[in-house]
Amino acid sequence: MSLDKSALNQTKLRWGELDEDDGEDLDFLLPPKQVIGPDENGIKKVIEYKFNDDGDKVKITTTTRVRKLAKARLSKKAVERRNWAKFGDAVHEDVGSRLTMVSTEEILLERPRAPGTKVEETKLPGDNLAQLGKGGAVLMVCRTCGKKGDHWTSRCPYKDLAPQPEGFIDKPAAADNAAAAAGATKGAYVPPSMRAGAERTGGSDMRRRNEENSVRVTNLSEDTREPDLLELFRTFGQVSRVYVAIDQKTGVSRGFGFVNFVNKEDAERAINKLNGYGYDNLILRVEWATPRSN
DNA sequence: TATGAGCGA
Repeated sequence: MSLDKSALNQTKLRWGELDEDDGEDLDFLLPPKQVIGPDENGIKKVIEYKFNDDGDKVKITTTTRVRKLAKARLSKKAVERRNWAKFGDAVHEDVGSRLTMVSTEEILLERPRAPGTKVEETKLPGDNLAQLGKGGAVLMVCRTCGKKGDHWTSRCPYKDLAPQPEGFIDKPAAADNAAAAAGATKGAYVPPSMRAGAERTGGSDMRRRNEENSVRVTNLSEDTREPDLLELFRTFGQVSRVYVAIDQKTGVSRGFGFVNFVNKEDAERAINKLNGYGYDNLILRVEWATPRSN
């Protein structure tokens, strides 16, 4: 929009209607802007001069109160989230004590070494250490449950019930209380089954919960990896292991894998929900796995 | 196409 300047000058100048960029900016005629404060009370004054709509020079004093400290400003939603009930390991935390926590959940992604790589085996002459184990099944003592000659520690059916690392930062205080109540000396080991909240089952009939509840997933796309499977299955319950079969030569997925659940019911729900589920343009097949032979 | 690697006291 362009104004007829001569007409404008005949009446009063209407500065406010002038375009900023047409070179008619007369602000340089005005005294500079002044800022006073903020003082110790957080009061800040800004004095500036402007032309008003009628072309008169006016002084504008703005008084504001500023925050003394730049305190984090929470959005309404963030405030709302702070009121949510804590869940998981965080239920033992005081309200508002910590906003985030590291998950203590441990999930095994089976990838001992990159597919296609070989272990360098350097055998020293006269090294007969391997022979020592021959015919000596007694050497095979599970470090978790103590059973001899049945399985190695890593295959222990009670592996999931193994002690948590001592002094763990997120260990609920309840465990310590239970130890004290049981008359144990301070710092003494409390078996998981004896800790507060552990379900009491008949001693000999502990619930097996490791290699069981194995679910086979077939018709996976080539680029589905273990983390993808974990993401897909963890919504049904605690997953203890995820495995995707990889061709050792080519390194590509063989299109099937396994997911182990801690709880059988969760595995069952996953099978019901995910069998026939479309994933990466393929229809998944999800069913119970037959135990691996070994 | 189709039921898993690896390590030992």
